[in-house]
Amino acid sequence: MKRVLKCTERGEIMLDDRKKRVLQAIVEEYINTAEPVSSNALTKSNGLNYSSATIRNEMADLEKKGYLDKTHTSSGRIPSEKGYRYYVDELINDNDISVEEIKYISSKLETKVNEIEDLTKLTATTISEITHYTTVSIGPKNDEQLIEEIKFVQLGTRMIMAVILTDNGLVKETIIKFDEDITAKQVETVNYMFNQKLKGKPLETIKGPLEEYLFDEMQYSVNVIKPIIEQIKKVLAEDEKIYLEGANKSFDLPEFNSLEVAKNFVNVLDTKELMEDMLNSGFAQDINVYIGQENEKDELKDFSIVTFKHKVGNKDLGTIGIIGPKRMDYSKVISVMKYISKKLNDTGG
Amino acid sequence: MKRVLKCTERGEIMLDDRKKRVLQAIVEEYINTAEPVSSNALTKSNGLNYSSATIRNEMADLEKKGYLDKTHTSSGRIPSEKGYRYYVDELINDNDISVEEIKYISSKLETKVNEIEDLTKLTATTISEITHYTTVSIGPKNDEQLIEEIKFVQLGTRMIMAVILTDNGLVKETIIKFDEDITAKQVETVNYMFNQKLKGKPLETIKGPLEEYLFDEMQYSVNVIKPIIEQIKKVLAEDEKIYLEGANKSFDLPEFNSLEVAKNFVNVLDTKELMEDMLNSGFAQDINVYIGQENEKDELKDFSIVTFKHKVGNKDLGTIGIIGPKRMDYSKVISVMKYISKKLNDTGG
DNA sequence: AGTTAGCAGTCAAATGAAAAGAGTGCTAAA
DNA sequence: TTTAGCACTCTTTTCATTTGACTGCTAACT
Repeated sequence: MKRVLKCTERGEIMLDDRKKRVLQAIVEEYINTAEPVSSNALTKSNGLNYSSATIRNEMADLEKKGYLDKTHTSSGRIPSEKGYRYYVDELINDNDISVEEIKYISSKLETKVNEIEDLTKLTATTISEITHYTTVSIGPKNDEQLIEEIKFVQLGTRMIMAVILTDNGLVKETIIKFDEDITAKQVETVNYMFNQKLKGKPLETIKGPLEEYLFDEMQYSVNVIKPIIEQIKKVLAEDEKIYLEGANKSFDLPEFNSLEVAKNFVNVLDTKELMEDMLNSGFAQDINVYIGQENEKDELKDFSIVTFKHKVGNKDLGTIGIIGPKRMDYSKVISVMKYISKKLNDTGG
Repeated sequence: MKRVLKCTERGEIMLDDRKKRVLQAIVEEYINTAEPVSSNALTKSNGLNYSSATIRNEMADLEKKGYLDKTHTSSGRIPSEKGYRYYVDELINDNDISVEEIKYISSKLETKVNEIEDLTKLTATTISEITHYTTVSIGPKNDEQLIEEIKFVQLGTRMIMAVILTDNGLVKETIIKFDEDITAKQVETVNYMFNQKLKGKPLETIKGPLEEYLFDEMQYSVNVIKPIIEQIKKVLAEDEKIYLEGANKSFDLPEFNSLEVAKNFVNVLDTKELMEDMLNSGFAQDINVYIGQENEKDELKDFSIVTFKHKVGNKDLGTIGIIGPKRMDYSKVISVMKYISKKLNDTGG
């Protein structure tokens, strides 16, 4: 994944204070209205007590420096991607969250859930409800987890269920069907065998050549072991389930009046591969922001994505991504994520 | 759900043979091109060797009878909903399936799956791939099923997993967490107890007042039984998962160039309630067609929906729905569904 | 030096008139 | 019963014009 550098890391010339205020005002105004911002519109706003001509000069400067764009010669300004990046890195208010929102988040997070994935889903739903953006979420990456226990349960005469429990509480189960009857004795042997060999090992061990671990037993009862290994491998290799929340919300945004954008959006959400890439990017921080062309995939060039590694302590509980227009309310999104992250770690999940 | 009557059941005046051919040609041409069909366009087509003027007269008649519409005074004709209905009931070719398609379906259905829901999902995917429409699918309704076995498996010290197996092979599992340690003895007791009381009962028994069945034991160890009952009830009461396939395919159709339609479509797919209604309608036949306003919900008035009760023998395996424009290729859709249905029942699933 | 008023210049979006094109309905003849 | 022919209707496209919102620049002001 492309490493996104902070402005300061890129050695940008610092903007003076008034320029910062102008840039911030333009970004925020544009986030609110989705219309190019004119010099006149800014004269009234937050503490910018200058005439439109002065603002115009500042805007011309900011444009020359690459922070602003024009849609045509005589239009107002819109933030460039560099402008958004500067805003996110330097000007953002990461405590942009109201008392009502805090209450709402608290009440949602009090819901009792029994499985990790449900917690991630619940968090994603909450974020979507508060920010009104579309969220996607995925469970924890299973490669890093350790196998705590494997249980085999006989169901009927020709079916067993394998349940794998990992150290961070993930439970994975799958069903294995056989062509002949299975005895309780066989299930017990299998149970013993797998736990003996695999307990404490990382989950990805199973993806590798298990024969090393189970060679002797393979010989012993190949027609029982083989289907089990195959099925477990298959389940672990399977794509993670991706949960989507609030896809329709995006369609109320003005940028989705462009059919091309709308189509692109549906396409992205419908392409698992893209979603996975999106969620698996950004290992550096817990919250990562990708603006427009900062996204690796061309299909995402019109969107901004904020990913949020959902963890309690050091336990990875999954990743949540927000996808929206570049004109996303970064302050709100990041504030909500930070608050939830803090909340989860305070209460211990 | 609204009962959709066949034309003949409604006592329609029969159309003479040439009118049928004209109507069929118009419907099929419109399904292909999405453009209003002119009298001229039909003169060349399948066996209609009449001048455009003759066709025009027939078209005027069909319009007067309500089978055709015009978009404006001097436009070609498009089928009305009544026209589509007549086509579906009387003119359809339900063997509109090529050798390649048969091969493709066969190869897909040979994939080994271990769970019912996976088979339904696989079938839905296959249908979507062949017809290029969006499909939604849902697992079997669980109320009618009988409990074959309930297993409780201890995971760690404070967690057990309950696995419910039903007579038609559905497996439902859920995790229960406790605030105190659980002993193997307790799990065994619970196992015995639940099976004793619930084996052979319909699954919906669990949704009712279980206390009747388990009263004595409730007293015996309320802090073990209660969370179990609560969690199992919760899982069974949960909405069924709905799987969506090929949402992006619809966006290539010309009717989705209208933002209103596109938005409506995303809205429908994003609203679980609507999807469930859609899939749970139509108990009369295995294949049900709802055209435009025949759909109960207003949101679906611009779409046609074909639902397909997926079963082997009498076992309900779930329902698959196709959602597309009213100008849907009904022949292809219904042919594919019929073929798959036959195939599944021949091979026994 | 920094700020502001004023005005010319630019471009998108809205408006409107005109022409082109596709199809129908009707009539009269075959 | 079928068909050729023509007038009529309505959409779509095109082009020119107007309107209005901004900016950039210059010159004056603090």
